[in-house]
Amino acid sequence: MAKKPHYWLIKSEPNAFSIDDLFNSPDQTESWDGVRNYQARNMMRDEMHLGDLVLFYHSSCKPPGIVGIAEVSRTAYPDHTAWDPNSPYFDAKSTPEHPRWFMVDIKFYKKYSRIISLDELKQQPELCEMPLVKRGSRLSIMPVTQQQWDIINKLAD
DNA sequence: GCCAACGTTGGC
DNA sequence: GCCAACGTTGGC
Repeated sequence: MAKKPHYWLIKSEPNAFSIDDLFNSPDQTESWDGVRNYQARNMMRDEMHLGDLVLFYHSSCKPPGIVGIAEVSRTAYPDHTAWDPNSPYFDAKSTPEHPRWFMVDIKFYKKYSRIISLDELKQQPELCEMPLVKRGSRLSIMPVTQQQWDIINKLAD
């Protein structure tokens, strides 16, 4: 059985929530709510451990890329925004008794001195297996291998 | 703003 | 349970 990943990558639109927003959050911590994709949910709920490190990726901006690192500070618990009719993430099929969606808390860990752009990531042959660099990949949460982690952090130095 | 990719929905 | 239609993501 393969070793469970302890590194991750999450996407966020900086217009909505950037790594600076995370830095400025109370206790530099924010709940990662609004995930409404089963594959992403399952990884978050079943495989994210306390202390796992997470690459913070800015999407839908110029340029898209990895801007820093966050840390999982609380493991999965029900995403209550699914129960709020006024929330954009409302889902009538999720109830407190049978929650369908989950979230974790992440805490600011570090911000890179520069953005590692998607373009630069694509130029690394060793990163070609990352879902991120593949055409049409829409996964908002994905595992990152130790090797990929090391390469990316070396680029950030 | 375009559109390819792909996940979800719903009729049958 | 198939699959066409639809909606969303996200780079360009």
